[in-house]
Amino acid sequence: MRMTCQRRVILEELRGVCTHPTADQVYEMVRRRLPRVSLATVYRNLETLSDCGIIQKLEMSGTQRRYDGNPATHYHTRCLVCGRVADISVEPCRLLEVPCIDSNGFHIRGHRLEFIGVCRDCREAEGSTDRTEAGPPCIS
Amino acid sequence: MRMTCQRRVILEELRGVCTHPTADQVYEMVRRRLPRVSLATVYRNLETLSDCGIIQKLEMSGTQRRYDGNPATHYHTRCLVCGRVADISVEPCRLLEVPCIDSNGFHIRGHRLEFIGVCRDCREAEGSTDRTEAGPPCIS
DNA sequence: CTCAGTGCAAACGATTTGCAGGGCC
DNA sequence: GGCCCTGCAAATCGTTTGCACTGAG
Repeated sequence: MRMTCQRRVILEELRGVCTHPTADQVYEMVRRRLPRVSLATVYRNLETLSDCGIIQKLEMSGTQRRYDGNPATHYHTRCLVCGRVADISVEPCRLLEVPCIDSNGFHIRGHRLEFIGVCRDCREAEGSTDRTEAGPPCIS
Repeated sequence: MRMTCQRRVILEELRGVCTHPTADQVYEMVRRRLPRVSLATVYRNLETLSDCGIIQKLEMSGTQRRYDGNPATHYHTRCLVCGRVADISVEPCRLLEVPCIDSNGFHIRGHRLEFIGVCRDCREAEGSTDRTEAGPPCIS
C-alpha cells in the first residue's frame, strides 16, 4: 500500500478527531488541506485503510457509515436525535466472541453491539422546550 | 390505520417466513398474490407496520434493510458469506437496557446487538479445507 | 363521502465504478 | 518505469417522494 499524500492526510485528520465522522465529513476536513481531493478518493482510502485494519468502519442502524481512527475493539453510543456517535466505556464482551455453533447451524465469529441513547445537548434542547420542565414532582 | 388488501397480504407473507426478507423479497412474495402491487407500497407498508410495532425493521451492518414478522425483542445472526439472517436464542440483555447516563453524557435507552457468523450451507460450500473442529462454549 | 392508501415514475442520497492521466516506490 | 492511485463524471442501488387516482370505513 502506497502512502500517498491523500491517504496520509485522511488518516491524520481522522486520528485528530473523536467524532467518528462520515465520509463526507472526512472529505470536508481533508479538503481544507487538499482542495483538489475528490470524494471518491476519500471513500476509496477509507475503504483501503479499514481493510488493512488501520482504521475502523462503523456500520450500524441503517444510517450513514462512520469511521473511527481507533482500530481497537470498543463499543459506541449513538444519539437517536442528532446521530452523534461517541465511544462508551463498556468492556468488549469476549464471551460473545468465542467461536461456537448456534442452534441454527451458524458458526459464530463475532458480534456487533451499539448503544442507543440521547446525548447531553439533545436532552437539554428537548428538555427546555417541553413537558419535563413544567411537571410537578411525581408521586406515582 | 386502514387494513387494506396490500397491507394484509404483506403482513401475512412476512409472518409466513422465518428468513427476515428484504423489501424487494417481500415485494416478490406479495407480487405472486397481487401482481399489480408496487414496490413503493411495500416500502410504505413495511414502514407503517414497523412504526406501529406490528413487525420489526432490522437495520444491520451496512447492508440492505430486512424485516421480521416477529415484533418481540430477540437477536439475530448474519452470515458474512451469503448475508442470510436467522434468529439466535440468546436472552436479551436487559441489564444493558436499564436507562443510565454514560461517561460522555449520553442517556442510554437501549442497544442493538447482532452476531456475525457463517451459516451451515456456506461452511459446507467453502468448507473442506478449513476448521471443522467443534467450538467450545456454545451461546445458544 | 372522505381521506388514507395506492401505482407509477421520477427524485434522492450514499456509495461505487470506468476511465484517462499522474506520481509513488 | 510500472502500476497503484487519483480526479472527474456518470452509474448504481436501495429507498423515498410527488402526484393524480382509488377504495376502505
